[in-house]
Amino acid sequence: MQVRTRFAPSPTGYLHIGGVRTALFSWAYAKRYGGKFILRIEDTDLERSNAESVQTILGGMKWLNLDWDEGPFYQMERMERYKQVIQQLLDEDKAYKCYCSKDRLQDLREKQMEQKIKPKYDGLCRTKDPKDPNRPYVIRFKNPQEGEVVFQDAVQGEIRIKNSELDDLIIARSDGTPTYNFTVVVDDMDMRMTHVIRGADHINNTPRQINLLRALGYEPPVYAHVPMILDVDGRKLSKRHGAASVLEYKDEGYLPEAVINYLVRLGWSHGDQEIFSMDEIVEYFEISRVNRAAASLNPDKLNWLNQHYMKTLDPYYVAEALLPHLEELAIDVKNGPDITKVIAVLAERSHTLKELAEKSSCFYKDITEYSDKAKKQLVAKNVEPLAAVKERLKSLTNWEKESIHAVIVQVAEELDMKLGKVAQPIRAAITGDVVSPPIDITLELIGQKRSIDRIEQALLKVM
RNA sequence: GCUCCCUUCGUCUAGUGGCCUAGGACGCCGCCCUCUCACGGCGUAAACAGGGGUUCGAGUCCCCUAGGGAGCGCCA
Repeated sequence: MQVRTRFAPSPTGYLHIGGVRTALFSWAYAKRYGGKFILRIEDTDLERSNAESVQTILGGMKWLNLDWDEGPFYQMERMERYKQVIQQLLDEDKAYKCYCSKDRLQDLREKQMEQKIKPKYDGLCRTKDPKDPNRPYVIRFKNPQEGEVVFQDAVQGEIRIKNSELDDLIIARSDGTPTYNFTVVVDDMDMRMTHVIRGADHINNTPRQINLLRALGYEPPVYAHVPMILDVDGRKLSKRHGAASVLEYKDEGYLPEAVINYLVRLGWSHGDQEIFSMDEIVEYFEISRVNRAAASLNPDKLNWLNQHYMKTLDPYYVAEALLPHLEELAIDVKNGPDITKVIAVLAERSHTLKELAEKSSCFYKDITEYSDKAKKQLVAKNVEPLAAVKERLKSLTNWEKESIHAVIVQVAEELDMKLGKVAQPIRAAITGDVVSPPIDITLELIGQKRSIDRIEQALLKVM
């Protein structure tokens, strides 16, 4: 039987990092076994669902290259089908109309809480005929009252819950629209899901979904509940502590490869391997190797991975991802060296594309101000080396880092200065700061005329 | 409150009864490299939540306690 997994977000906000990891695991599992990965939008909550969220979700998935084989299916388009199944359950006496008011339900809940018992619907309408059939009603599923539901969770192991813990859940609201636990069951059945991989927050829903599925004559799929992701402080993920929309990671300058690699190692491992390409994820992913415990986010590790990918991925590809960040800073790469050469020297000095873009500024834009540390280099005692280097650079006929390096070494020797003492003032002059890639490479990339102009500009400033 | 789930270095994890003197990675600290910053290399510190069992032997199995999380909606 072909493996079929799905990702079923509700479009009520951004696509958050926990959802992405769930999607990644589902995707990887399907690919691993040559199956299909289905995208389904659970938009039955009219109040909170919106089209913008749908776009955010699709955009996030595409950015991460989590391609789906079928869908996106929208639950709102399947209303007729849900109504049909609800009628079927009603006809088979597996569901019933419940006329209890929200007030009564509320009172019931409060009383049960007071008695320190788990709040549940008491089943009043399950047996009683309605006094007034014209009143609004919801439809409830007749959950079995005896026995227990046992299932083998692919990551959590055996889970068993007594039916006495469950109540008759509402499958249709008083306006006739179906509810989540019901639509999920119908969809997973109709879409022939073989593996339901989802967040651990759904564990408690699973037994009632299994009961529903069986009432419809289907055997449940394999369930795999992946642990939650916690924020840096080990607390529940919230909008406050970063980690909101995945697209925010894009905006912050993270490559999709890094985000995917980071996420796949959160709760899953393959021996001691840390770096995984998409292909390797597909090759090695095993749901049975997913951890049971929740994991906290570690931004340092994400940064490390991002740097790794900026360093190792094709520079032309990195350049493309870098472009928006350069534009953000009004940096035009036509005003300077080949951007891939700049990436080659700055990737290992940056954690994000945003940072890389900021550092590349001196290769494309004029120096308009100097950092405090740079100013300390641009002082009277450094006029001599600065001027000496400038003169020699002027007469250089081959502008390459080797010859540039030779010039600086020569000046240092002649002035009996350490190399660093000569390099730092130059660095300050040509970059406006005291930190940059090696001075010879930096000069080469900035270019002969521009470098000389900048040294002159700096000299004028000193004198 | 009730039900369910979880618990190895700061963090992500390896570990499936003897291979564990508990391994790797990020981070931290130190050393080397070095014109700055990095990268890279080498190295140090750093964990089995606690208590009972089972067993010749427990990080690994069972129980209890503690701590954490989730669910208990006419939300998904």
